[in-house]
Amino acid sequence: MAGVGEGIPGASPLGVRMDDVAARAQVSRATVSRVLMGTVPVSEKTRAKVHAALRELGYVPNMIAQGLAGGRSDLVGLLLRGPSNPAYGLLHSEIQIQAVRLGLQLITVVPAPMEPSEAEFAALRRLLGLRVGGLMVSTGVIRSTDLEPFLDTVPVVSVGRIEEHPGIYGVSYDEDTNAAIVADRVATAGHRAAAVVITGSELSTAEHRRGLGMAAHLEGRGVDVHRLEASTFGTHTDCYDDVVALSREGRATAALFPSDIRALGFLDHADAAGVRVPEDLSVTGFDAIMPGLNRIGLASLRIPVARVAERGAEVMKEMLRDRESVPVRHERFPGEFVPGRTLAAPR
Amino acid sequence: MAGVGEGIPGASPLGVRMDDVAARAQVSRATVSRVLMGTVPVSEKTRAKVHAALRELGYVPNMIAQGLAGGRSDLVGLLLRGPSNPAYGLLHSEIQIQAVRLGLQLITVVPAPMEPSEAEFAALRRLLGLRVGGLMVSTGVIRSTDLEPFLDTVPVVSVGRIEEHPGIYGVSYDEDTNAAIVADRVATAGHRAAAVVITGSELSTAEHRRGLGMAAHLEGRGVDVHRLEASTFGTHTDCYDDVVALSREGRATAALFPSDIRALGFLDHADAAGVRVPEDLSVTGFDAIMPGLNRIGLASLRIPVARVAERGAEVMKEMLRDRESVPVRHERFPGEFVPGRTLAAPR
DNA sequence: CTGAAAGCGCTTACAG
DNA sequence: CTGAAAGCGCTTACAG
Repeated sequence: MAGVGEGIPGASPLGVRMDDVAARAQVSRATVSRVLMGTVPVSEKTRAKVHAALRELGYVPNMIAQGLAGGRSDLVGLLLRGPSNPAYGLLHSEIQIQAVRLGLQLITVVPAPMEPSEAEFAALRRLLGLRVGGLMVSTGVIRSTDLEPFLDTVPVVSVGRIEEHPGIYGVSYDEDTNAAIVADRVATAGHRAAAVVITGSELSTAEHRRGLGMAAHLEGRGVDVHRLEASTFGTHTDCYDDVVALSREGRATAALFPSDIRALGFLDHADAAGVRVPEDLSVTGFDAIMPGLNRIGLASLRIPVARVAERGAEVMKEMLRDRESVPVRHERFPGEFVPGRTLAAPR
Repeated sequence: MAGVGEGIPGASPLGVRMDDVAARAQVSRATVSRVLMGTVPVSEKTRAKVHAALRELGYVPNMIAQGLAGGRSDLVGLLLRGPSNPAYGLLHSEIQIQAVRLGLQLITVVPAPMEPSEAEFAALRRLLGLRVGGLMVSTGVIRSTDLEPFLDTVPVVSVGRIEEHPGIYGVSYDEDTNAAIVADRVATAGHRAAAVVITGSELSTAEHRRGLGMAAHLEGRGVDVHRLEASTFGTHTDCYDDVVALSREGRATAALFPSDIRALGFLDHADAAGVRVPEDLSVTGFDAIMPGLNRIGLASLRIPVARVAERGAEVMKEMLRDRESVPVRHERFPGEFVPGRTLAAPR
């Protein structure tokens, strides 16, 4: 009655094989396959019979068998990073949206958040084991050299992560320019001494680079910079105390964080410690993708998530069509500064 | 030199088959398979030879072939909903984390955000086509009846969505209790007339239910309720104007939104319209999972995302081990109220 | 403990 | 336009 799976009472559609469909339609298995593939002309009459059988049995093609027989799947594997930063969640979503728009069949794998590079490698093998037709990598920690052995078999594009490998197409944020933009704003606001939080590169290459970039650029503008190493991923308090101390000692009038999450955590910490923002200390974040940021008033740098996701999916699609026609490049998209009341002139 | 793929110069590890490994180790293919599976005892000496060959050739097992031959994969399919609401992004992440912790191999598919139920059904077929060993459904829109034909073949647990189907295990938020909690707070604060935004059920069953629940509960406490239908998903302005109007006319002193996203959008709208929160109008949200919410001061209801994700993964794991031992239940976890300055007594 | 062989459910030349 | 048959890369009884 339901319109699905009514052909074989009690049997799940998942148990129906192509042979069952063929028998029902009174044609050969090859013909059913051809109707499904749509690559070879099939007579109208036959096709109708097959479609009827398909519907009656509620047939769900076994993609596993299709993949084995067909040699290669049209699935695109997407290797994502963990959930620590909302910016990745958004990128993830955007990539999915763009992929669907372009007709790519996406299969996603997210490594465990702990033991980063280990888990990512395992996730990579899982995807490769599925013999995906293409691979999009959007996680910051895995080494490009881990991808190397697979480059001549499967097209790889890394999205939203800093890619420097000459054999891997990269579409990402222009972290250097972005860092420079933030640094310029801070310097222009009149700050002459600033604390810059630099995330360890093993935790996030993007954040690491942002930190380095902001520090270097500030110094280029003659600002006195204190670099603070952030060891744990996500929110944490260790270097928050250092920032507070620098502020109290008058050795920093601004604190630059490599992500909004870290900056938000600090704002709470500052409240508790009695440090006023921006009167005592200006604060900037990075990412600017979370809803409600405007209400918090955090000055930040908005990364072009949608643009990067879109371009990444486009490149993947092109490579799938004709690998050779796509020379490897490293594209970088700059973001835009988002003003906020947490950044003001030093008093 | 690299330690990977050095065995066959120029050949990708993805081109290496089990037969290649067997030849190199001078054993049969069956033996290599046994070493890999680890289910049958293999002599220490043989195992060593196989492992050496495995490493030298950089062999990556073809999971497609494994799946076909083995009959069933140990992959668990996760069907997610689109990105419109950050609460789902977090749930998604948490499920992944818990799944990894329990040793489940997760494969995720996200339907296109447009044409909801259609896209979700396609995504479902993609997962089923992969013949996953289990299915976790975390998207609000797909009909349980669409899942029905597959229930006796593959265990299904729906996570974070309202599940009422007697054949599908459900682990979700206790939306009714949560709605009651929010309504109680609003009523207790002294409000006697409130606007409740109710999302269309075709957009989000969860939000729909929250809205209905809040409205009913308020009325139960004698509050005069104005129900406003929200038609588009995510942020939108149509019913915002209605809320503003109700406030100005003195017909509502509080507005209850079924998600923080909607509430945040309204706060901006209220600012622009000159409606003061909470002086003119109290506002509440729902979800309370985004970072920085405390700084915004939005009163909301925190849903127990981690707990639901954990429990969902646990149930899946149990069902995978022994389907029969797990009687279908519908578990619901209540959340907790998060106070904020947007909720105050009516003036 | 190990090997030869059948079979998983498809696709795709190869013949008609 | 259609069918019979080989083969995709594995796992797993079935015999030793």
